[in-house]
Amino acid sequence: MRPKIPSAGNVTVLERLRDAGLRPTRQRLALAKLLFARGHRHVSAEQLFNEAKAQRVDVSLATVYNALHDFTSKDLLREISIDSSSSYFDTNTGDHHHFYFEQSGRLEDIAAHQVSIAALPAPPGGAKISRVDVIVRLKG
Amino acid sequence: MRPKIPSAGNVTVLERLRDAGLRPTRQRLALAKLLFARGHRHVSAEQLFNEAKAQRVDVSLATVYNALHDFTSKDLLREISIDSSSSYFDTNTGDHHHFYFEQSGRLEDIAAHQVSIAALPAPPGGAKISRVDVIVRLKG
DNA sequence: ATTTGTGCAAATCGTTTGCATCTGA
DNA sequence: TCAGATGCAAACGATTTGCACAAAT
Repeated sequence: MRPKIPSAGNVTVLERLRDAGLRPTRQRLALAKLLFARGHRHVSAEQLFNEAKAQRVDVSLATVYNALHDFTSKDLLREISIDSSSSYFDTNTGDHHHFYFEQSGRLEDIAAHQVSIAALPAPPGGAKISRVDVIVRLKG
Repeated sequence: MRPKIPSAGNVTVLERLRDAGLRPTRQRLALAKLLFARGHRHVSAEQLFNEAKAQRVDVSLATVYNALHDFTSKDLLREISIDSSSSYFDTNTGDHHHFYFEQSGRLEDIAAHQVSIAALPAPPGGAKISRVDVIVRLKG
């Protein structure tokens, strides 16, 4: 059920890192594969660290943090702070919003076109909007 | 420019605590006064702690955290996590949203009626919406 | 060769907790 | 009286940092 050419996924990820101006080191490549191999994901540093360990990818937690921040600064990821206890990194960097399951801490994307904000007051002091986040908090 | 009866503010705050089922102790009263005396505010635990110190109100940081959480659980405050580094507590517990000044970390309220969300997808799994937060992040 | 990452362990920061002591009803 | 609060210092968990070593260009 998996592609027969195991390096196919690598090539894309490798190019993505290069294009972003990030050296494709063994660790970054492995982490990027975990992050971008399949559809969009929301991961914490700890989660990614554990996934890496599970796949016997040798990375330190500090390197996971470094990679996540490097990726974020190059717009390969978006950082989300919903719960003050820890940050999530979202592989979907496009315009979209989130459902947040309060009890489990899980996040789910809401496509931008599914939410329409009909009115917004002008930012005070003529400030520019960097982005608008809509978080729909769910009880269940 | 101030009311002539200095205890007037106290009485209200005292009642507010009592009504919420919280013992109006010296510390809670002092903190509540700092929080609710004038219009709506967004404060961090550290900020409130410093204000208290500045006014020679003797409270420990742990008590500030306790009080903030007690107030939050009784709906006198709302907790906001925007920046993973620390939490803010908002004295406005009604339906409203926020401007967030990324550089300064300051928050400003947006009245609920100034934002209209025209469409929202149904929550997955029939979950109930606990609330919808709109955060408008500002560059400047 | 040089620059850029990486690993590790120690440091930091916000927040929470345990427990002995106080205080409000 | 006595349940509920407080203070303090120690414990915590997430994140960061400093520095010697390793790998990429």
